Amino acid sequence: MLNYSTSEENYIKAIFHLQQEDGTVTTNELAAELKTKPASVTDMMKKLKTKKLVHYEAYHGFRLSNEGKKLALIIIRRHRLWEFFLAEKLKFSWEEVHAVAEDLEHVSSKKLIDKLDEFLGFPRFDPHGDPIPDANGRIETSKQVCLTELPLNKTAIVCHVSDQSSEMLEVLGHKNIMIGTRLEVKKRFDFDNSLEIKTGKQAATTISDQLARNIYVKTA
Amino acid sequence: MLNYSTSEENYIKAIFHLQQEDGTVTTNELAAELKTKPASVTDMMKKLKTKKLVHYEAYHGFRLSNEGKKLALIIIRRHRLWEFFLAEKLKFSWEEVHAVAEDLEHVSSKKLIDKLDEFLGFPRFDPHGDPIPDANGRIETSKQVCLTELPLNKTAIVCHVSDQSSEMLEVLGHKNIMIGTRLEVKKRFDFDNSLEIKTGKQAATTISDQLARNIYVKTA
DNA sequence: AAATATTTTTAGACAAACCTAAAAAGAATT
DNA sequence: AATTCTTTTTAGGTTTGTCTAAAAATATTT
Repeated sequence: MLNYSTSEENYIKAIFHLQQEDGTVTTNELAAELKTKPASVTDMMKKLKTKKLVHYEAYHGFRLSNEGKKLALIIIRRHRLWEFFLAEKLKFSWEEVHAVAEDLEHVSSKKLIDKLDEFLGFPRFDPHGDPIPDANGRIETSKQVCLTELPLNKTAIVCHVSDQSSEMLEVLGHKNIMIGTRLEVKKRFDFDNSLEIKTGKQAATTISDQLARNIYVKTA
Repeated sequence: MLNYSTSEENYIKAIFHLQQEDGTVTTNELAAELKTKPASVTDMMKKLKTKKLVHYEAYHGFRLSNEGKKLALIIIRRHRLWEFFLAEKLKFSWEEVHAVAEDLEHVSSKKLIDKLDEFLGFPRFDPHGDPIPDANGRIETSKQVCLTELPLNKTAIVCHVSDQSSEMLEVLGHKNIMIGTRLEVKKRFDFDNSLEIKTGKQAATTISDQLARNIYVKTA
């Protein structure tokens, strides 16, 4: 794997994110995303094409090649591992981690990132709930979200509880909810944001907003 | 404090190191240090002069201004804290830390570095024994060296023992050597690299090479 | 399908950081 | 003190990544 400039890496990352939704990405879209001008985007696309990181025909948009996708996943891996480090070890708040990780992600030592991963205990999600690609570039397809944000009737699996107090564990135990439990939100009551939950074949239970805020799930 | 480019930071750091010995630094010296050409150095010196980081008159060498020194200490702080992190937390070897820290040192968030410092327990020396400037830019004047490298008859203070085994502590206890002990090396025997040590008013003792390798001191 | 509007690309400039080759300044030698 | 040698600076050029303004291609509207 060759070495790429900070600028090239930022383009690759932005294309990756945009093409998740769009499939193919346009010059104006990318210019807006990167806060640069369309002319600059065209220049860069020509370069990334000669480096075989994107497929690109003039006037017809672009998308990442397989090489480009691999690179994008490496950069996203670096970014999310640093975010995890900042939040978990340095006690940065949730909102602060992104900006600093934007700089750290361009330090390109593979060994650094793999050792950092190990040091952190191979975390699977960053502090925003986004999945972290592994050393081979494999990434989980679903984002980890708070139970309060899970759409109705969408099956999901509990993967994290942020408050481990015995009081909390008591309620969870009573309701038969634990890491790995498969569940769906059947109803959301606007009055107090409480949720009606269905787990497996059991009868439905109601969960308070306060409890739901501490439960994180990923869609199956 | 403004923001400086990676290149500017590398020049500032190099001038700092060179002027430790020389007082004032010449164009050729700096070009050699940075593996660049003299003409490039002149270009950069003009720029750093307008930014008031160096004192510079054409044909008469240069040295850092107070602003420049402050910046140099910030960069050195970042570098050495990252080196410590890499060695201590990520288990990089001694020889590997420098190259990676060369990249990490240019990430300029002050908050990042101060939180990293705290996370690491405010270490005072990097893995090579060089002192780490504190958050205010204050730095110890002496380098930490292995007892095997201490010049004869130079008073030094024990500040670290790398092997904490009970066997090791037994010898040290018996010889009345502990953290903070003031000592001098009186003689070095070439045959087995053993050392004759004088501590305070006590009679001299002899220390094996094996023991000396685990004792680190700084000159008072 | 022709006219108009939008998007994208080209053409030409600029700043940062580097380079080579030539000129100028300073140091060393006779 | 004049000459030679070395160091440093200037002058002009390159690459990377950006920009503006104009031209070309595509899309949309009538």
